Amino acid sequence: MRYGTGHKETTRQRILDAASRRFRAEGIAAVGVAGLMADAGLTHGGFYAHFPSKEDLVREAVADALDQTLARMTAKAEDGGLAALIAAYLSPEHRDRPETGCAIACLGPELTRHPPETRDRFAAKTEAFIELIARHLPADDQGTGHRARATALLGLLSGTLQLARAATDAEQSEHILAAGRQAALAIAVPPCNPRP
Amino acid sequence: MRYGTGHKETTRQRILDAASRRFRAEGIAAVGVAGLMADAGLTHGGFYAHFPSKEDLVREAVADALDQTLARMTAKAEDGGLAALIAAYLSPEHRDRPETGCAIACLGPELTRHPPETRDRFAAKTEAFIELIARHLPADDQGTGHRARATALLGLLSGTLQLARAATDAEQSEHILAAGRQAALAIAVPPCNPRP
DNA sequence: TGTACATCAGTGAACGCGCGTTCACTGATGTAC
DNA sequence: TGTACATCAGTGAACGCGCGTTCACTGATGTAC
Repeated sequence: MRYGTGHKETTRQRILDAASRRFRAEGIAAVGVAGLMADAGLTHGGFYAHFPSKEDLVREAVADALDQTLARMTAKAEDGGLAALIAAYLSPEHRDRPETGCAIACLGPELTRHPPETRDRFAAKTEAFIELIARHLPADDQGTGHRARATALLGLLSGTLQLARAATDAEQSEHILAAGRQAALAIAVPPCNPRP
Repeated sequence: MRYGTGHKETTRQRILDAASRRFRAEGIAAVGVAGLMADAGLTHGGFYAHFPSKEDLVREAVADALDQTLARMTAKAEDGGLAALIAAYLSPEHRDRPETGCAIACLGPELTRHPPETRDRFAAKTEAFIELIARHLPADDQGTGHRARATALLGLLSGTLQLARAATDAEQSEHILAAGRQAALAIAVPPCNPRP
């Protein structure tokens, strides 16, 4: 059958959305092309009309996922500063919804084992996240320390979210999130020089 | 053929060591039972004389890996305090050798998607790591803040190591490690109250 | 001491299954005449 | 306006392959007599 203008683009986006969610929820290796196409209401053979390979889909889906997270976190920071970004990132809601959450925390280690093109794309988005944080850090010292604090902050956020997800005790998981928020706020303001 | 006393135990350990290394280097899903047995110099059929299933091996191998890391980090901390532990964890050597490094950073997100028994075992070892850090935190405040700082420190260490491994630019990767070390030291000492 | 037998770690073929990828085909629609 | 044809998103069978797991078998050694 022949379809109207924009139909193919819509289908492509449907595949991409399914991939973006399921990769984050289940890991890349655990999600197959056939299952993904079934999610999009299609059969597996049609996949290669949209993407040259699964690895190409991985690149696109991860970039899309991180763009969504970057947009959400940018909004939070613009509304309530870094404190709001931190509260959102280390919230129970984010912990409980990996499929719509930060891909760095869900897929970072797995993506490190992927081919260079995929890694480069992922590294660039991680860079963008660090820059977003740096942009909202109080301007108290020179540029260098600024960037370092932003980098450590992202490491703390992502690492702590993973620990909170790994915990099998609910109360313990809450304590991990709270500990991360507290330490993140301490990094966000310059040491021994609280915000005015 | 029949083998001497301890032979089976030796073989089991050989399988476990191969699994512990390769899971960390390649991810659990990417490593097959047959390949692991070949690494240990055996054929795949014999695997089930040693472990009831691949999932049982995962549990044992991850626990072994973390015990090794805990032992190494305990030694560092006893020698040079938390500063030595931080320097070792966020060192280029640790970054470049995931196969002998911390399993939390290599496999945390993947293990979160494993069955409850595996998750519980992993969570218990993570707990032990937090306790190790807490034990070496300067005793300046009450117990609660202590534990929270140790938790955040582990999140920062693991998350930052992942970012350093994900970076595809060597210089950028060094900056990430340095940023993590600096922020970790700041968490290790109480805010606005430097160590005497 | 010499022979017959039991043990059991390890072998390798086979099981059903899902993977990523290829490809000849379908058939409703848009376009050309 | 009516007919013939080209387009191309999507179909579904098939490819070789590796997965985790099972199982009848092997054969060197320890043990019993």
